[in-house]
Amino acid sequence: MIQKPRGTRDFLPDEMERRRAVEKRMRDVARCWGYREVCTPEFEELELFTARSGQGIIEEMYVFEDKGGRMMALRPEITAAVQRMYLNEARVIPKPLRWCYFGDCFRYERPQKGRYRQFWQFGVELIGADTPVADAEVIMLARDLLESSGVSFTLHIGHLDFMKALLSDMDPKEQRIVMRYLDKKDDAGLKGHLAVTGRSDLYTSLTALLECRSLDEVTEVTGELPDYKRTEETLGLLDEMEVPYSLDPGIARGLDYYTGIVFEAFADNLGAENQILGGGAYRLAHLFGGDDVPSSGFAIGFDRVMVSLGDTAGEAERVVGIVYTQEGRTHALRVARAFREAGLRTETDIMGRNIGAQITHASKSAQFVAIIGKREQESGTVTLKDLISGEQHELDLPSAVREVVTSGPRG
RNA sequence: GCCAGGGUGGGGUAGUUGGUUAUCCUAGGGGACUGUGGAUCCCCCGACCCGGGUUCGAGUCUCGGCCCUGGCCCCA
Repeated sequence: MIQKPRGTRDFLPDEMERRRAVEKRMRDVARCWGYREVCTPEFEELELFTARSGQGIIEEMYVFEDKGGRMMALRPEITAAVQRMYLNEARVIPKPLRWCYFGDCFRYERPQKGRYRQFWQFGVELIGADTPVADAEVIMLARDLLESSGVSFTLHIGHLDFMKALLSDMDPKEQRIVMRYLDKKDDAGLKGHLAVTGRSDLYTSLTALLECRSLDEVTEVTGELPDYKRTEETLGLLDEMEVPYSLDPGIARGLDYYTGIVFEAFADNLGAENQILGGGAYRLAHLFGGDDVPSSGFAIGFDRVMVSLGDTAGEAERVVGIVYTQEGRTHALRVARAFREAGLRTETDIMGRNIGAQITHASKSAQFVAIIGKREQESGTVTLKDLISGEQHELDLPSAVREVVTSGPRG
């Protein structure tokens, strides 16, 4: 039998409904912040992602040649595509642009809990704003989005300047290597690397930096920071708005296009794959041949959020089963239509079963059955049976619909 | 790519030192049953992940692969 590809998943209706419910809450939050949804292709020219996505992501991309000989890639993330879209379509729209997206991405990785080869990201991009309030807005939105989903998380905020201030006399490539060690909190690796490259003098200050939990502590280690006032203002705004976060100078981020403030969120109840959000301020457009535009944004690992939430059932949907005899069929179909027009999920028998078997079947998913036979057809009524209490009575159609609608969702 | 632990009907399981037709529950289908059968009774469907090896005989032992779970790595 053919199996699904490794690292992919099938979603049955129950799970799909849970996912859609969380997705909807996130969309609503983004909308309330003024972030409107966009959509970009699932595959792009390979070059879009090789420009600056970071070596790790390039190695795990799904790459293919199309029939015209073009090198293409399934998108491993969406930010680069949104920036391309901005340059192609939206340069003249008044800034700032507030966009959000929800889509699947592909990375060829070893699957494990919370890590799949096809996975979904909910993300936002704020394009064309370069202010402390913009940085704060994106982080506040990140907080609201995660809270709306119901996950329990902690938010860490850093700034690439913290590390760069100490590494300013290194070339950028070397900086990245050292920052990677710091990001991983690989103390032994860091020490070894600094020794090999003859920069052991930096070890004390770098490890001290990782211990810092406030901006003042950071500047004691790094000295003057170019963005100090701005960072202070951003963090001040977050404090005033009571956003819970911890300052973490050790954040370097895996993608190479970040330029300023960076942040990550971790689910409290996940194991190795517990990062559920990552983002920051970045500049990417110049790499694609456009005018540069300051931007910031983040992506939420939607599947990890769902893993973190677990199997907690959403609200049970109200379902009505229409149960009928042959003599009542026409009336039954009209009754079904009335329930559907009221927005209720309504299922009728299509198996030619008798009344009892129909009730048996309906009871597996429905809370109510409307029983329609010769008698109801002739009188134009509905016998409504509450499958939970077992009570039933005969009503006119509008009353029956009203009774189900006002019953509220239940088990 | 590396390490560890796993894989028995759709789901959950039993399977002794290798030994009949692989256990049980549940789900699914059919029938009895034509206005309450959410029931009951009967019947059916359906599995040892794949491929080598050892053996008279493999679900069981062994090797390789695939897949799952967790960890490394990387990242969302």
